Amino acid sequence: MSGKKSFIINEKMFSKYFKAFGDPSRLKIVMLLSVKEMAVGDIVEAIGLSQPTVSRHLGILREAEIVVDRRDGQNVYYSLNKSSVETCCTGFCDCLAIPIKMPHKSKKK
Amino acid sequence: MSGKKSFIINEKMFSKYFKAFGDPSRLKIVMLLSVKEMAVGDIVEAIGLSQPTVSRHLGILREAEIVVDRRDGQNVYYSLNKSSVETCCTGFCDCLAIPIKMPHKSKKK
DNA sequence: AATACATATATCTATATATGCATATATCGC
DNA sequence: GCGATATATGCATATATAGATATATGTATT
Repeated sequence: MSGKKSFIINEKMFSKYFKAFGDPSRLKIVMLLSVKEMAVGDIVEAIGLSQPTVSRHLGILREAEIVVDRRDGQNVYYSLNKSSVETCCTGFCDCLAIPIKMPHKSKKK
Repeated sequence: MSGKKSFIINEKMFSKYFKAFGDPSRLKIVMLLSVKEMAVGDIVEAIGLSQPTVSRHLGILREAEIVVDRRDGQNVYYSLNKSSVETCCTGFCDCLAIPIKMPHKSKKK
């Protein structure tokens, strides 16, 4: 309203989001899904955890709106909700008044 | 695959970082520190948790390099390591091949 | 060096979380 | 419908974490 912070996000909202990222197994899943959409079974195979555990992790990521799922026949395919992640990261930095530099535009560090 | 991801960051590194953010109390602290540097005592007063608890949270944030501390006399002042947070967010999005839109500068995707 | 003040660590407890096994649900092919 | 396959959920459990109180460490002042 006052112009500096374009929107208000409370700590609970961000912490839920970040908590979802704050687990190595879930991050692995996110990394996998950043490449391509995958069925649960494929994720299980790639991750090396039991199917129920992976399913739980996917549920947490889904609830945090980090991933989306769609069913196709017997399989449920998960994919990364990139715009959601982007909104979280930029929104968070914006909230903290941290200017974001474009990674690819300029080479200088 | 060469050239798409400019650098490799493992899940453990990010998860440590995000785990530090994944707690409402710590996020509150981060929000406070985004405004200005603060002594531990001031943070304790603002947060409403016990001093040892706040100290412990600060230790977690410090270890994750999210905040930095400096001692001045009896007080220890903490401040937000903004460049570190920025690096995490952009690095994470970059790692996931998520294009970051500048909130203010340019409208194009 | 003794005391006061600020911060950090030790220890404990309650709660949360990650995981696995067993089972339930959903979808397909027959 | 029945069996096979894929995914989700219930339950139990081990570990992690947040929090408090008590104590230790560090710093300034006298």
